[in-house]
Amino acid sequence: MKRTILHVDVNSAYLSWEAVYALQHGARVDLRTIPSVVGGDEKSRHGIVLAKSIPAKKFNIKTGEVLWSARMKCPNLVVLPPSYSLYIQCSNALVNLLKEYSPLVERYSIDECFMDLTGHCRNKSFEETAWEIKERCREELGFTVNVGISSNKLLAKMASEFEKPDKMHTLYPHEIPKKLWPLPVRELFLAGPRTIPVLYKLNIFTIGQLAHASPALLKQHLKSHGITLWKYANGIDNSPVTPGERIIKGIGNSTTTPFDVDNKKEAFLYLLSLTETVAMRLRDKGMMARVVAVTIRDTQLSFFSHQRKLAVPSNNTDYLYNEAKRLFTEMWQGNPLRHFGVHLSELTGNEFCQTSLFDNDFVLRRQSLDKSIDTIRLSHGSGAVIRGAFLHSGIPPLCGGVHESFPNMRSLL
DNA sequence: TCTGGGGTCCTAGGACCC
DNA sequence: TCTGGGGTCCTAGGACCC
Repeated sequence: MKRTILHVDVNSAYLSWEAVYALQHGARVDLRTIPSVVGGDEKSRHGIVLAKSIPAKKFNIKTGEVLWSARMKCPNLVVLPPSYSLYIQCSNALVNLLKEYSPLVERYSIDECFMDLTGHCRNKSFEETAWEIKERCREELGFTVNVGISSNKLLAKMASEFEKPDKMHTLYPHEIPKKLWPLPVRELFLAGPRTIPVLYKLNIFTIGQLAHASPALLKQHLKSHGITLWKYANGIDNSPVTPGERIIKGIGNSTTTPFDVDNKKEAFLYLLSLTETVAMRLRDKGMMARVVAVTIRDTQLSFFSHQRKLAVPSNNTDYLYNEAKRLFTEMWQGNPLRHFGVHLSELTGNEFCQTSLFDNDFVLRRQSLDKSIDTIRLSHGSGAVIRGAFLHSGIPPLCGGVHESFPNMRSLL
């Protein structure tokens, strides 16, 4: 059946939301009209550009760029720290507005939604509805969006990338040769920095050239990814719009340390700090994890990871932390480190832990300790209970973590 | 001057089994 | 002085997204 899919993308999301908030609180200047960025804290080595205004873009400032480099390009650059709870509120407001038009709204990321409008346009054309959504975002919510319209998610998403900001674009299948094929191939969804040089070597520079390339040749050079890209270049995508909470596959927390870590004691504190957060999130979801992974990054920025499947799934902080310590010790060669991560996967429900299989004193006591700590942190703030080891260590007792309702993201359609 | 943090999926190679 | 081959599980690392 022919579908009508919209992709709604907030223009310069974090920056727009900061601008709206500032204006609502008495600011005279609209941050969107001056060179400005949202960026992390440079002193703690988190200093990269997370979002930029359109005037900042004119200075060739790029998302992901380090802040000192952005400042070189534009000495008067205004830099704001991120405020994620504000972004979540703005994101929710957008989702709620979209749900007035169709129940089939999928939050793809904090600032992007897909919606299936098929059969949900009362007395209006799809374009009129899309236009109305765009206008209402600007007028009622205060920030602008781009809306892409087509018959599948891929094409709708490509359409919303066309001219910005505050624009609506269609990219129906019959418009592919004219609107999609002339674009540089690097603008295609999933054509990333590793794939592009491979395509260039095959003399593929536009999406049209990719669309007309041999799928067998692409598969030979890019494996299954080559076939996916060929389909996308031809506008082929049947993925459904999936509303509601996503089934989570794994959760992890990681952090870049403000200083290089060269000893086991500090490394263990970071692992504990990260495990505290990630285990708390796991318990909050009522889940257990079967696999623990530790990742580290050294000062040369090389990544290393080590993981192990547990004999029995767990959500106990101490148990998971002990495994993380073992994994770290087995992996670490002694080189100075600047980044740590703890990741849990193969998640299952925690119904099992109630059964007699785990019904021994030791396990039960540890579980009830976790539960008490979670309860206190919930009612008195996350800093209400911290481990003594962190005192005077200079290391935060709870590292990383996402807001309760931070939307999960996907990397595929 | 120096590169975040949250995810998902894919692939290759080794271990192991029959 | 011979060592097949298919299947599954596990791990490390890579690629991509916002």
